Amino acid sequence: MLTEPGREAAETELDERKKKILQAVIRNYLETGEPVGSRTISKYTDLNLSSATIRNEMADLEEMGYILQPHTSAGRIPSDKGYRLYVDTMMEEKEREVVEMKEMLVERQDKMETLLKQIVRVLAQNTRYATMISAPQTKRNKLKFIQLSKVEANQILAVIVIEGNVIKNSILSVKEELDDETLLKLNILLNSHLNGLSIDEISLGMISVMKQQAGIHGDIVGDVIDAVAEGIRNEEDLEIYTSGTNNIFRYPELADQEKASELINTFEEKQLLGELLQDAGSENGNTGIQVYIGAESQVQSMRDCSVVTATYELGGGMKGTIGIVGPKRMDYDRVVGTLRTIQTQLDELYRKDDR
Amino acid sequence: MLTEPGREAAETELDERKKKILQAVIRNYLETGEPVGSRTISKYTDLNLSSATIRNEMADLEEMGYILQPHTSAGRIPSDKGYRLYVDTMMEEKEREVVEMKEMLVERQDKMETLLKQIVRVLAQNTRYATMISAPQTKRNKLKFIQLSKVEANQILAVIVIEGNVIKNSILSVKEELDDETLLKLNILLNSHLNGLSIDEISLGMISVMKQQAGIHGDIVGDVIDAVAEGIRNEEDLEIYTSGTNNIFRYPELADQEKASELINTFEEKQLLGELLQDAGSENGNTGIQVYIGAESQVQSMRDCSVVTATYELGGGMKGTIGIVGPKRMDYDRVVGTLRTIQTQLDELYRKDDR
DNA sequence: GTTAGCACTCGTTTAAAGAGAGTGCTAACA
DNA sequence: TGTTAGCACTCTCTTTAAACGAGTGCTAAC
Repeated sequence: MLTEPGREAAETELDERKKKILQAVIRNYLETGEPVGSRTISKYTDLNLSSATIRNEMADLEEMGYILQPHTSAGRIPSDKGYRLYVDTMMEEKEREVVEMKEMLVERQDKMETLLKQIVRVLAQNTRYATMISAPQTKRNKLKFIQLSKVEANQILAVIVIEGNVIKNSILSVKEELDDETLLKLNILLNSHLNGLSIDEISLGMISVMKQQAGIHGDIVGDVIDAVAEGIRNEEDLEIYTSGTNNIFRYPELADQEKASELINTFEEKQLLGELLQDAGSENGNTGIQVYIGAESQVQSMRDCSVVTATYELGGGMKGTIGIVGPKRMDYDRVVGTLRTIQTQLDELYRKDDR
Repeated sequence: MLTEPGREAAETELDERKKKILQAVIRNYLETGEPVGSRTISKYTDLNLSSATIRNEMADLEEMGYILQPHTSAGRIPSDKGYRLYVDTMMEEKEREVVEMKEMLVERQDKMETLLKQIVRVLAQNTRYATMISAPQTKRNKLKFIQLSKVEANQILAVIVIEGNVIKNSILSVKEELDDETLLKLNILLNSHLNGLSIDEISLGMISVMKQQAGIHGDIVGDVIDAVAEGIRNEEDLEIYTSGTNNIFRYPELADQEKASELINTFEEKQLLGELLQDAGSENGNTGIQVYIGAESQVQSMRDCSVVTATYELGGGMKGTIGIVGPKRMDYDRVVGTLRTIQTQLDELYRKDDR
């Protein structure tokens, strides 16, 4: 193939007309999922150009890597690079209503868990993609408060309250029955030493001092500290909720057995989702919304998917991430708009009711 | 078609040879998933009969409804009735090792949740079917113990312990700060009135008496009671964990898009699984193991599946149900054996460590 | 009662033909 | 010089037909 010097295809910038054509190709492909041909574009746009002209332009766009042909003599589909340009510069966020969402969020939510489950659920129904959400987390979990109480003759209930009012319970067995006074003393001992500390700040030395002070009840102190450590650690590993996994069957390009099986496994295992969401949470652009196209997300099973994530904040540094997984030809405009709406609503929810 | 009087096909009981042939058909079909022909059976069994004879017998079995032909001139596959007979009278439980299971269960399990998640997981890996488990439940949840403590100036932590040492937490906001003495009084008031009662036994009259006694803090009493009610109610609706959903793709008869999508949805929603497991728990034969073939399970999306359930007991009337979902040609012998093993192991686990 | 043999059925595989959508290129045009 | 009409060509998808093969039911012989 000859390459003339200075020909258009070698330019790095796209001129206005090419942009319009690329946009038309992408828009059309998002809708139909079929490769789009020159004739379609010729009618679809307001450029008033014949299909032949469009063909020339499309050949250029292909050479530049923005679109590609599944096979000779088929229409064009966007490449990852094309999607990327679209998402970065051409997308027009559609303000989404998410009517149901508003209603649902208004309902009294005592449990964070229920709230999160509702969010992913409504989101999946609304967008018709697979959705996931990670529970909000503080960066450093500090112990706020410990309370021991007697449940039965030889059983002690340890309630552990962590920064952000996260509560963990643990039941400890003790050999000899403790009277109320001893329990009170232990409570004071534990709280005076441990409150306000993170897991890294509790030193072995500190523990042995406490055990000494507790005398014959030293082993209980040990058990409680174990429980604290476990409670905090559990809180530190991500809790993730998913919904609408079976939406992937709506999109033929994801629905074949092998891909579907892998994807569903990823959603069930949640392990990889956690990493994905966590990465997204830390990359976190200025708006808190990130788009990963194809291989950009690092998750093998999602190489044919796009993932849109949004970090949300619930005040006090409590941050979580929402993710939407769909085909590459996902309706980015709508998804980003919807996520933005939810960000705002969660923000309002927190302000109104900062329990 | 002529029907001669007294011909074999009209008999209600299967003679020994027919039984053997039916069993061979089923066994073979369980393995291969392909319709099985007369020639295969002729070689497979020790009957030393020619394919022609087998053909005659198979025609009889078909007329009696134990097997059927997907189409003329194909081999035979078992009908639901055939499976049923097999499960009821011909199955030979295979004692299964479940080696991994034993190791995993030995690990220290503080949280019921973790234990259950591990069980379904190992079970799914072992059987290569989709699995589910419902958390153990007591029939009547009684309140054992309430503890209020101050977390912050205007926040009270209510810890609610239910029979079976299930613990619920709730954070309540209060308008005015409470001193330690008031808190102690409230604790005594609540515990003396409510301990040992189930949700139905807490009457409106009782509540108003308590509110009166609490004086200006009556509204806190109300809040606590709400929290108690919610805690118990939450405990009463089934928690269900699933694993290995994507195993359904291993079986072509379940893997087509429509069926797979429905099944996956059922597993994600968990609603229907709950009903299924609950029904199974109450039907509960003498061994605690139930087999539902095809439409027997009432769940629409599982009409092409079989479900094997096992109830397990963790002492103190704490009962839960495990379920395994696979194709109708599931390896019943192995599945039932595996479930039996797990029943036993859970039983031992409880005896050893009745925390 | 059992079995060999054979015609017949029906799903599956393979091959070929045809249709259709879309392209690239050439030549003409404004 | 950019745009456009026209046309041959390519490649997938669908349709049609033919060949294949596993398995049956039936008949007649043992």
